[in-house]
Amino acid sequence: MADPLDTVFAALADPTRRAILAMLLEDDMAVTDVAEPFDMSLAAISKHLVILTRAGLIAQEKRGRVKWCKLKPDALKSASVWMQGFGQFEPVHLDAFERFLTAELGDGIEDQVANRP
Amino acid sequence: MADPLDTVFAALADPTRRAILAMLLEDDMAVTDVAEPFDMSLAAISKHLVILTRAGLIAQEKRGRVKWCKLKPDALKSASVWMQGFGQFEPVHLDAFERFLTAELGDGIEDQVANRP
DNA sequence: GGCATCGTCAACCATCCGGTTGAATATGGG
DNA sequence: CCCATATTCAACCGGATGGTTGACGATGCC
Repeated sequence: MADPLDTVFAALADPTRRAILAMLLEDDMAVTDVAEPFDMSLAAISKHLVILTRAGLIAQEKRGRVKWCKLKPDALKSASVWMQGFGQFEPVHLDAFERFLTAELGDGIEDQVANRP
Repeated sequence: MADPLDTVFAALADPTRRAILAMLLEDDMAVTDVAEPFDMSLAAISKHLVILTRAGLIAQEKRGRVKWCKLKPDALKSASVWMQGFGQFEPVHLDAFERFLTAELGDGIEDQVANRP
């Protein structure tokens, strides 16, 4: 499993791990707190966190006796860049493009993007 | 494995399957032709194609005795939408956006996208 | 020091995954 | 009709995955 895309996508393939990432989006958390909402042993969560760490999606830093987990969303970049190669074929992305352009560049551009003269 | 995100990300986690998707980006292909560049049995490729199909990433249509494989990049939408939740941390894909718009809409739009008056 | 808390390690288990091989099932061509 | 081609099916195998439990090492608090 050499390619980092392998580990990133594999890490994202598990719903528990995606839920953990979503939680960490809110705030950094200690391992015990991450585990709390799940109906699963602490050891299991600990393993999931190792997988997320190896994928580069989170970082763990031990401060005192508690280990803090922190999102590292940069790792998603390689994955999204790869997926982007297929994006040119999704007309659907146009919506996101429009929203992006609207947000980034202000009003007035949408009509041109939507090809509405 | 109920969540479609599970199957999509799991499908993307394998390098052989990603390579297949990249090949299909060029053109639709028959199963045998998909298998040709890989050092792997035809049956193995056939299984990979089943996984990609179940994930909704490709469609297979049998015409005559040959089964054609065709990319269905829409399935990537759910995945990219999910990832987009984390995307606020990625300084976005302006380059690809520009290329997309250039290709789709012809000349003249780039300056506006690049915010060059 | 002594104890509770935080987290991991180790062993184990069931299941899934990616691959193989060989037989089986279309379908098309001469 | 017979044969070659295209693809899948079925059984099997080794290794990874996701979970459990219980013991263990650190760390902080009284």
